[in-house]
Amino acid sequence: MAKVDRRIRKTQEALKNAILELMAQKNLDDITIQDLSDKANVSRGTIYLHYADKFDLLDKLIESHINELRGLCESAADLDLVSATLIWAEYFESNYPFFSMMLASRGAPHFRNRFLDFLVEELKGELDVTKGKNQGLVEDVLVQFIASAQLGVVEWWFSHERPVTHQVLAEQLGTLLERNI
Amino acid sequence: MAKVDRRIRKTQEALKNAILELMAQKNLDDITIQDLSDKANVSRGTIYLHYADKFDLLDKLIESHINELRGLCESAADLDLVSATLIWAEYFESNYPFFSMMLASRGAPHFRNRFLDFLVEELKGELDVTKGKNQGLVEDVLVQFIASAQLGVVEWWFSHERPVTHQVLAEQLGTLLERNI
DNA sequence: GTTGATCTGTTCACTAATTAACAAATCCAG
DNA sequence: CTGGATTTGTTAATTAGTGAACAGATCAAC
Repeated sequence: MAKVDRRIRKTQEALKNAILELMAQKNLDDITIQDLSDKANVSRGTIYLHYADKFDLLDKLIESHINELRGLCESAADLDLVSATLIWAEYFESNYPFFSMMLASRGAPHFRNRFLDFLVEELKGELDVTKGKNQGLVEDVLVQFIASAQLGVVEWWFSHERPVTHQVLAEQLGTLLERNI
Repeated sequence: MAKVDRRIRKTQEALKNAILELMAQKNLDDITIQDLSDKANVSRGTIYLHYADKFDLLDKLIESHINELRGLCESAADLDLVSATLIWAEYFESNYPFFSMMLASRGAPHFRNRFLDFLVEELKGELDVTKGKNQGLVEDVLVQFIASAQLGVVEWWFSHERPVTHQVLAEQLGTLLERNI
C-alpha cells in the first residue's frame, strides 16, 4: 500500500463514517450528496474527487473491508481455525458500526452477497476432498456449505446484537469449522 | 464573525481537542508538537501556520471559551439570574472536557486566573452600590466577593464530577447570585 | 402540464495542508 | 563535558480541498 496524502485519508475516512451514520437514520436512496457533505464536514465538490456517487462510496467502503479480511486470511494462514476465527472476530468487533449496518437485517443485501462470494473464493482450493473426512464430497458443495454456515453465524451474531462475546463466537465457530475442513 | 475556511476550522478544532486529550494524560510541558501532530492527525508544519507554540494554542483555546461566555452574557443580559446561569451551565455541560480539565484541580492555574478576571470584568459596572441591599459597600469589594463565590461553586462542581445536574447548579447558584446583586 | 425548489455533476481561481528537508536548540547518557 | 538523538521552527514545491457559480435533471405541489 503506497503512502497516501494525509488529507485524502481524512476526507475518505470522514465520508465513510458519514455514510454509515446516515444509513442508520435513513435509506441509502434518501441520502443526498449534500447530506454527506454536511455530515462529513467536507465540501460537496470534494466528494466527486474521490467517488462517482454515493453508491460508489458504499462500494469502495465494502471493498476496503473485504480486502482487510483477505489480508487477515493471509496472515492467519498457518494458525488453527479457532485462532484464525478469533482474529476475524476481533476485526468484526472493532468495526462494529460497519458490519452491524451491513449484516443486521436492515442492511444492504448487496453486501451479504459480496461477503458470501468472498468466503467461497477464500475456501476454494483450501479444501481436500480426496482424503480424510471430506473424501468423496463435491468441492463446490462443501465450499457452499461451509461458507453459508459461517456467514449465517456471523449474521446471527450481529442481528442479535452480539449475544456472546467475540471470543466465545470465535471459539464456537472455529470449532465448528475445524470439524468440516 | 467572518466566514472561515472549512479547513481552518477543522485543523484548529482537531488541535484543540488534541491538546485537551493529551493534557488528560501528561503535563503540558511534556507534550511535544509531534504529539499534537499525531493526535490531531495534522502535519507538524501546519501547527505553526496557526499557533506560535503549544502555549499559544492553549491560550487561544482559553480565549475562545472566554469569548463564548462573553457572548452568552450579552444575549442573557435581560434575563433573571437563574435563567442566565442556566445558559452558562449548559455551556459548561456541553464543553465538559475543557472546563473539567481546566478547573478540576489538576488543570492550569492560568485559566483559573483568566476566568476570575473575566468574571470581575463582567460584573464591574453592573452593580449598584448607591441604593438597595448593597448600599454603602465598596464596589470592588462586592465584585471580588461575588466573582470569587461564583468561580468557587463552578470549581467545586467540576472537581466533584458534577454531583448535581447542571439545572440544579444553575437554580442554586442563580438564587445565590440574585441575593447579592 | 407548469412552476419553483432541490439535487446533481462539473468547472475555476484561490487558499490551506502536505511532505521533505534543513539548521539550530535542547535533552540526556555515558 | 561530549556526542547522539530528539525536538524545534522554518522553508519550498506540490497537491488537495474550498466555495462559488453554473446548467441540466429530478421532484412535488398546485
